Amino acid sequence: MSSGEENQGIPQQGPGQLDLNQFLPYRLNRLADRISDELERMYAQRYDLNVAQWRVLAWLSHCDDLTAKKVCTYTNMDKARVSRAVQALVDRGLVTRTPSARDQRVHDLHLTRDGAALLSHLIPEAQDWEAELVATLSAGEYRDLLNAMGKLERQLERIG
Amino acid sequence: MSSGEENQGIPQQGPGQLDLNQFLPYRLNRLADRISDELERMYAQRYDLNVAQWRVLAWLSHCDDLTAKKVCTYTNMDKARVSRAVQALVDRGLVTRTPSARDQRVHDLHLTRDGAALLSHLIPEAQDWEAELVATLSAGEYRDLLNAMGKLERQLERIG
DNA sequence: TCGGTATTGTTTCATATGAAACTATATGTC
DNA sequence: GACATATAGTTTCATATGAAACAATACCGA
Repeated sequence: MSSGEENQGIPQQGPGQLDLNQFLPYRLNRLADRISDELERMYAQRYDLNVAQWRVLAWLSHCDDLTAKKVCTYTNMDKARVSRAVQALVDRGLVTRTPSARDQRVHDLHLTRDGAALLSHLIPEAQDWEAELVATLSAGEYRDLLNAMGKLERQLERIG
Repeated sequence: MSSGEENQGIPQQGPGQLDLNQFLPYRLNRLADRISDELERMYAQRYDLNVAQWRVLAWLSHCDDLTAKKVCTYTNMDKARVSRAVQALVDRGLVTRTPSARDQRVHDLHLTRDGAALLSHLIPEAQDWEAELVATLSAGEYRDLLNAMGKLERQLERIG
């Protein structure tokens, strides 16, 4: 049931109807979901990480001064979800969480040595996989794609 | 906390680290999620539909010969999720589900008059919203975007 | 025709999620 | 300082989800 087969039922566009394949939100979601599924399998199988945990680690990899709140802002994830992800990472010894000296409500997050070691394996794998994914795009197409996505994000903030 | 503010903590890229903002899976997911959140709010507030239900209706709007299996294939949704979405739509009188004459395992799905009426409101709204979203893209940029996404989907099938 | 296998769709069950309640700390006003 | 309000993060609870078990039907080969 791979692409190309079994398309007898796929219709043409008609008036007053919605061709989902031309509808950007649908297309974007389907693509993002499929990519996410693939990566999730990689994180889960090899490193026993879910998406939320991976995102926290990835932000920690290049942001040494992080709090749960910042993760929420950057990743658009719910604070409960972030709280649980951080808890799991702390339990596994990949991350430390210490109350901030300035504000006791805030907890500073840092990678442990183990966390950094894990990332030193995972990040290149993720980058290799991404490189394979975008291998069919030219450098210009890739740049234009990120560019168009940036425009859409900014437009979202405007009309949201 | 709109864009531009509060970026003190957002770091620059360093060696051996992952800049999520340049990492396509992350960017794609974030964009798709935000778009999805907006549309979901629209479906939910005005029509009391969740995403799965909306997708079933949208496919029904231009595909008069549909089954749960086909919806699964087209939308990449789990069959349990589709089953529940269809059940909810049938309960609301928006969709009929009748066993196929040829194969009793299969159930043919069709829009009711009410379902078609609902879509005749919802689809233009969704299209208007999309038009506003992509208003900052030129026609060429929009075409290139869909094109690049198509390439990525085909590449995914190859490397998945 | 019968027995084995495949397929469609539903249901069960365990888990992940977000909304809201809650705790603890900070800030601002009088 | 005391009270009201705001914020960071956790926990509780209700719901959505997917994996797997299941039921019903179809197909296929002897």
